[in-house]
Amino acid sequence: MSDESGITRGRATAEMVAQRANVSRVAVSRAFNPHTSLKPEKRDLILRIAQELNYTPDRAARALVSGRSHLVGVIVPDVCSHWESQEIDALTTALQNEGFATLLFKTRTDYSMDEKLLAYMRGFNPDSVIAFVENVKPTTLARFLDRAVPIYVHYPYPGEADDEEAGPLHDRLNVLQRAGIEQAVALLQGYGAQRIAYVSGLGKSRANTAREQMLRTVMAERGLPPPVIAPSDYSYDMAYAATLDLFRIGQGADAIFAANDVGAFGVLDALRHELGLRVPEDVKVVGFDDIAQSHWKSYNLTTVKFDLAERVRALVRLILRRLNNPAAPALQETLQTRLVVRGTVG
Amino acid sequence: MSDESGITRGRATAEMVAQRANVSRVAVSRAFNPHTSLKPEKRDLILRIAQELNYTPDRAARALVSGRSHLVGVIVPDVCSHWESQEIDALTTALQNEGFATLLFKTRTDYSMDEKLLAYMRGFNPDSVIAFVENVKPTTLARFLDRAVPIYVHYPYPGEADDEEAGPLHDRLNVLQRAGIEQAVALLQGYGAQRIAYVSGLGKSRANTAREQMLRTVMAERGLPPPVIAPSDYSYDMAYAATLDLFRIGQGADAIFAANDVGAFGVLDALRHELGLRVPEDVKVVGFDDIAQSHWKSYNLTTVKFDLAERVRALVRLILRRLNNPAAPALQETLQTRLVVRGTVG
DNA sequence: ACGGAAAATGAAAACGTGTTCATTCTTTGA
DNA sequence: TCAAAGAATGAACACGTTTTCATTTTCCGT
Repeated sequence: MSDESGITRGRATAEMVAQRANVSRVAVSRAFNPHTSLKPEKRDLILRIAQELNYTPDRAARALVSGRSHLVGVIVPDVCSHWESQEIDALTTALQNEGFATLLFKTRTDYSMDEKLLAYMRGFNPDSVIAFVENVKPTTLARFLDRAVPIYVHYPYPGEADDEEAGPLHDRLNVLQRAGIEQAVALLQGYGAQRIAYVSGLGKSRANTAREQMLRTVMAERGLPPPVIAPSDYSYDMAYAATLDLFRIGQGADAIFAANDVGAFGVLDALRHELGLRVPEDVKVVGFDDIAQSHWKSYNLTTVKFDLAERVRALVRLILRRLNNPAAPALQETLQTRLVVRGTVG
Repeated sequence: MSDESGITRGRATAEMVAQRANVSRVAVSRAFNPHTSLKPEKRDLILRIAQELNYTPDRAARALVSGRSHLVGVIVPDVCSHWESQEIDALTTALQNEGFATLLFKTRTDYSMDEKLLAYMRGFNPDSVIAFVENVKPTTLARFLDRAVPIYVHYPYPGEADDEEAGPLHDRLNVLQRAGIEQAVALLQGYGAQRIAYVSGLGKSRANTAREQMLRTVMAERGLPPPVIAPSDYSYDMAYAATLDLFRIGQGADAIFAANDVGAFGVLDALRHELGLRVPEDVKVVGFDDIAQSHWKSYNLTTVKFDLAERVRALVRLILRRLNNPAAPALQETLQTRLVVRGTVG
């Protein structure tokens, strides 16, 4: 009752709202938490006054007592990689709709995990963590996260998805690459391709090795000779250089699989602008991801598509289900792939 | 002394560390805060035991009492826009080095500001906020941030930067576009370009209108007719369509300025793959930003460069200076632009 | 009108830390 | 050797919320 001027310096607190509404401070807390019993008209009054005073519950205080920070940590080596940035974008939107905020952390770009970063991140107390970093065992991650449960994006090797084993130990999203790769190889073979090269991603990355093995397996099944491996690291520049090597030092190829779309762009530019080859007449090219840039006219890339929206939905489902039931057995989601046919095979 | 097994469920607390080290809880707090008086050997002991117990101070609790969340909010319409993603990447790295974490929020893509989002974000108590959203008055932003001070990226209109006026009201980064645009126009004019078109960014955006006005001013100063405006929205697809309109419905042009690099890619692809024109022989093209993709062989774009690293350093400087002295008068930083010459003008 | 169940309410405790303040220990200078 | 200054220390408080628990009020069926 002391200060009638609406302007109070600093942030409004539940106490102020309570005082103004002639209710207890607890009632204010209840007004902001849906599943509590509070007379509707009282709740309305409180919410109205809260809006007047520009009050929102302090999430730090809330986190302290409820054990929920409503923060989701995202660890990523390169925010500006095309696929990553598109996934972060969709993920942030989806999480925001569920009342969570995205906490971004950058780690070394060699796809290894930094224990110092993990300890640092843990200080912020995320409810959950999504790691784009590969080759980090979930158990390592878990050691640094008390309440948070890490979510693992898993790329099964050929055959691995078939045997159910004892079930996974950690929540994970299984990305099944076989379908898309089979379609791509069938298409290439249909156009008469025989010598297929693979411009790889970063050698140590699980996504890459699983991709390469799956390609090798599928090609063997269809009676094709094993692919020539051109080592690269997912980047445009390395893929560009690897393609030059493949044709100038190596034996060349009549079709090239790139480990990701950006790499495929490098392959295309090297073929067309440096080697003077035509795509798809002389060499056919297939990418991985189907990022937004792949339909651009200069590339118009045929590629194995991961459905981004579907993937994000699956991740968010995993997070929410785990948070609702921390003691549940390991959860699992599955994501399929398929070929998107554009102009670089034909 | 009760539990000798190192495994205690849940998170370690300062109390546990204190007990194990035979010191008071306050000492533990001091061990983690550099500028407090604590016997060195005691500090070492505490830090060692903390590491053993995997202890880190809880930032939520710390924020509650110290008023510093060590969170920096970043509001962005599109994480996956090329420039934005590259800036977020660099910003996250720089902030991380200073002990801050990046809190990502996505707003509507029409570059307007959503009050509900602001209220939502405020709940997380960021120490500072960087808004990529344009056309939001800093005062509006400030109303929703108690402790946090918004940082405004400002694109002065022609002449505006010259008069010092009474100084700015809010912390801001001034991006001076004149130098780069002057170099670009001079180069185009040197190659004989007369009819210059501008494929715009999103009409309402301040960056875009300032860019357009600056181009108009510079061209007038050099005796060129005013540019033809082809309305677009920073996207590849719209720039592509706008270019087709320009040549099929409009009068065409012998040089095109695109409001950003991605737009310039759309322009290039439309010219080459749909209109059958050669670049730079028939039409010259200049972009804005100098994103990483601009040196790719398919585009090899001549463009006005904003120095990303410099820009991020300036932003971080602004944040830290403001946090160190909340009462300081409005701070200001300045960023220059310059032309990067590649293959689309010549 | 009555008893019992359900809903509504507020006081007090809890969350894990930084900060203030008074006290104790150590060092310094003459 | 002594006083004074400075460093080191811990008890108590503060931060803003949710949760627990006991109490009061309201509602319902008989």
